[in-house]
Amino acid sequence: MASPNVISKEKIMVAATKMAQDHGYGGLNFRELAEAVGIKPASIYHHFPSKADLAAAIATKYWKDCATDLETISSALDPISSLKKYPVTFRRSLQNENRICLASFLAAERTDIPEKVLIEVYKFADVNIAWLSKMLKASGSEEKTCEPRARAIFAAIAGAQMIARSRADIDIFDSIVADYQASGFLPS
Amino acid sequence: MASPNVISKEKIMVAATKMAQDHGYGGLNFRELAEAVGIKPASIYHHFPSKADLAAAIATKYWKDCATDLETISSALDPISSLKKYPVTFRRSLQNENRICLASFLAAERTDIPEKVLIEVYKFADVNIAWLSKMLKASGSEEKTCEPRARAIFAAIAGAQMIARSRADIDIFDSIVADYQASGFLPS
DNA sequence: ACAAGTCTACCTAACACTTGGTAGACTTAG
DNA sequence: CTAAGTCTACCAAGTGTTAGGTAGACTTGT
Repeated sequence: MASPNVISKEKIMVAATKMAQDHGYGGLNFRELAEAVGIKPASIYHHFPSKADLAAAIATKYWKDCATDLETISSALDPISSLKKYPVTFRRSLQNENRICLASFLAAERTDIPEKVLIEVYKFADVNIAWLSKMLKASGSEEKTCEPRARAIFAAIAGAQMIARSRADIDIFDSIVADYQASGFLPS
Repeated sequence: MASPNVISKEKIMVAATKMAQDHGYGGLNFRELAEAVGIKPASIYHHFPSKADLAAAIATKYWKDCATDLETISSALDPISSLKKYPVTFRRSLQNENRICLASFLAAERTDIPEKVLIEVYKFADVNIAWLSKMLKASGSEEKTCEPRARAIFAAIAGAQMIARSRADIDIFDSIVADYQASGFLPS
């Protein structure tokens, strides 16, 4: 049996993730995607049975990669330092050609996205909130307040990323995060 | 001169605003819009020269209505009470069939939206931040911190709205806002 | 007063184009 | 040879938009 070519499949996923972070599910189209990868649109169907499946696949990889990143942070640093570093994961998307996280597009497109994609993008939020909650608890917060606070931090950082992206200005993200810290909402 | 029928034009704008808040600029299409209004797609061109112009028109009305709402609040209440009431304006969109503010879609679709629409949606953010800044200053905050804090509050509330919408659960919005208040980030 | 002209508001029908998706043939490496 | 991987060549459905026409209400000159 011929060894499967994993290169194209991966190239498709990388390019599709970028496109989805820049234009959303609706803006993700096979012609531009194929061009970015260097193949013809029809060839994508050899690797993914449908657009929905492709999107679900990149969404899955997305939250799994995120989980790994967060684990890397919290296994190297104490809880408070980890929390301080949390905004960096969102900052990276902006640095990477002003893109935003898939979860933000979810809010915008939720009524127009296939369910199997929606489910995977939910998990991104779940992973983030669970990690934040764990860090808060480990840093001595009252157990009851951890999950609500985690959700609030997630919302606030996602909002900051959104506003910064809308102006294509990463300084706005930094400024907002700095204010969250100055107000004591985030540890500084 | 025959008196212009302002009813259809207004019906188009109301329906288009709802559609844009639910599906974004890309998801706003003339067939569904015309059906919602009760006319044929081509007839929309009698009132608006293009989709971009229609979108710009509703975006303009959007930030002007918002400015009026905020003025109503701050002229009836003291600055601190006004700030406390601020989240309500965002809550209304969620109550209205889980829609979000146009500015949030802007972040998602910014690279795919006509410039004339983009400009108008920017003004929505400007109006909000200017009002928040004014309230903060009037309530005794240091002048230098007002605008950064105003932007942070705007981002945080928009983020809360986004996360709540993604789950179609208005309780999440309330919970996040409550946490912003509990942490002292928002006045309570 | 009344016909001629003008304007509003909408229609039907088609336009050029883009979308996701399919069928089947070709190429190439093991 | 065989299967993976890619191709060419389509298609049906949907997009914003345009052209040209119609019914009826208003305005105007005589």
